Amino acid sequence: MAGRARASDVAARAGVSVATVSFVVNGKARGRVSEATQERVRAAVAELGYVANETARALATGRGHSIALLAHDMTNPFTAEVAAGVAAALAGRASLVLALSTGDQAPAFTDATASTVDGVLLNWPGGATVATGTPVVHLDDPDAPGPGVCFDVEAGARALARHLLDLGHRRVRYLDAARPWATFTRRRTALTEELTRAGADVQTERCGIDLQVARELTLARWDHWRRDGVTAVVGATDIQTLGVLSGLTQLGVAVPGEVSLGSFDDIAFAAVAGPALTTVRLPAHELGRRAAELLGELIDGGPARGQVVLPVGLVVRESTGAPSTLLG
Amino acid sequence: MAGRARASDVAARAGVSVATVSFVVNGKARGRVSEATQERVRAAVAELGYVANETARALATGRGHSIALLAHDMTNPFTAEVAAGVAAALAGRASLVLALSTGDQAPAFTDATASTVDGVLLNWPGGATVATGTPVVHLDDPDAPGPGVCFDVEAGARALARHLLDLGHRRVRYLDAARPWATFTRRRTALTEELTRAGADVQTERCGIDLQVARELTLARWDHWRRDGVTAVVGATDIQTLGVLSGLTQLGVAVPGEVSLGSFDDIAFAAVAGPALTTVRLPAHELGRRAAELLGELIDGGPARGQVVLPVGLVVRESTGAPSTLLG
DNA sequence: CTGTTAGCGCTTTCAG
DNA sequence: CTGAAAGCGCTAACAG
Repeated sequence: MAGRARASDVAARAGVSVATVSFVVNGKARGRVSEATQERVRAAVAELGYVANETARALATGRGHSIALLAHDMTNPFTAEVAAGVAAALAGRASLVLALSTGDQAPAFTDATASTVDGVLLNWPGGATVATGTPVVHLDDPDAPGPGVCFDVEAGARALARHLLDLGHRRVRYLDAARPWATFTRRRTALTEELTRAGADVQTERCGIDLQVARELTLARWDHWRRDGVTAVVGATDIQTLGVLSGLTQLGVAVPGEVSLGSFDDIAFAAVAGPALTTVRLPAHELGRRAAELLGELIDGGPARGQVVLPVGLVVRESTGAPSTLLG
Repeated sequence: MAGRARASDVAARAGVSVATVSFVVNGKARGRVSEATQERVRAAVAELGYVANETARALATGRGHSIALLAHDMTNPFTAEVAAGVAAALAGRASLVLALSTGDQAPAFTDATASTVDGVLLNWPGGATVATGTPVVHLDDPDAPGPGVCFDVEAGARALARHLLDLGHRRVRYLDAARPWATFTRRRTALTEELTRAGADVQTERCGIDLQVARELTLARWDHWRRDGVTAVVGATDIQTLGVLSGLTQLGVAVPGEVSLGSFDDIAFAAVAGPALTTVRLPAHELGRRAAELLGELIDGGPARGQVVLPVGLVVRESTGAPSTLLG
């Protein structure tokens, strides 16, 4: 029976009209309904276990109290952390509908589900079309027009570059993500600039954001890298770098003895890898939280402010060290 | 203007009634609406970019075309994989609302959002109350009443036990998950039984499902374990075992030289760890997919069948080996 | 202070 | 073959 009682049932039980029920249930009874009546309504609500049908409310008010998160690969702990941040910000005040993408396609976000949500959190740069008029907040997409939350990846890239430079590295290989997203372009550009400005050499290779793919790439390319005198490899994401580490370990290459490893994200696994990864920490949880808050303001009619850029920091751990003098 | 057109707009443009529009849009026009009229309606739909408001449809039909997934810690790649499986099964035909839990609380699933979905996928054993009448499918909860999809964790535990026994291990430490969930009880019980039956000794310790927590525990307990003559440690989940591996690596303990490591799940990281983890593979993606399919049938009025149990398999990799003879 | 009433946008009988 | 009309359950003017 739970969940079945309707407002009219409550009204009948309390001897009032549905309008009155609606007012007290929505806390809009102040100065409109007498205390005594309110009490009677509340009692009826409790007895019947009444809960307003959210679908009907949505139709009547135009507010569904739910937002969508369009993302790619929730299997990447980084994305999962973003989702956790979003969920934390929502805290039960709204529900989260997840639209995940498969392969290289944009997330499955049908127009039907679009008509259900109040706004969308877009973590899929470039792709997905969202009906104009729907509030949208872009995540980790610095080039996106309109409101968004992103990271200062360039500052992070430069810090990582300087760290490598200070250690004495002069030949680094950058593993870019095989996706044309602004966040990745910026990581690469900033890292490359900082490194080349100091006279170091950086070559880029593209690699899918996948443990095994990065691992295979490393197995296939290591000989080449070594002959090139590469002393440090930087991945665009921890996932890739962890894959590289796996390949290197399998090949018996010492890290950071023979090669240093650096990357971006700081997912939980980065800290427990052997060796633990030196990485640019991008606060994923906060990204999700802030984005959800921003979207909430937008939905409530707030002004459409621009991008909020979150500060990042370099976390130096064990995967970076001085380059082997044997190769100097 | 996109997303704003209503059925009445389409009706006006096509010179028909909203009823007719509804019929052709929903593919129920066969034998009710002439081909010519249908064509006119379709043209109007295309010109106006009409998409039915899902909320209104939901109110009218009682079907929201969306289901909820109540889960804990999407940050665990295992859970993320389950979600991916669910999303794959839905394939845009329904939307997925995510209810995540924070800490030890049941997932945030308010009655309001409950009234929005057609059914729920429950991946939170024991806890969450879902209104009776709402179709529910339990995930990875073998003791759950009613429909569900779970793993044959006992067979997996026994296979792992035999593998350890064959290698020569006689003293193992089991790191149970600090959650009173049936799936974990079964893993522990089956492993313990199989091991003790062969005369081996197993001691259990409880540990949160968290990389750092497992790592700290290992750092604190290793001396004790070693003095006890432990030659193998089995974690209830890969996350825990990966944490143990991290602690052991930090302590300079060789794996599998000094201790062998085994666990359950087979998340992607298990395969790239150094050494790669020997683990009982629980097909998470399939769990999600099957559960979503089952829920779909239930929602469509199908019979409530019992638990579907998915077969599991032991994946032997590098973290297990013969126990050190020095400790024999 | 409280009830009546007109929608929200769509589906679906029921007449015609 | 097509349209009028009655809801789905709730909200929010507007009267009283």
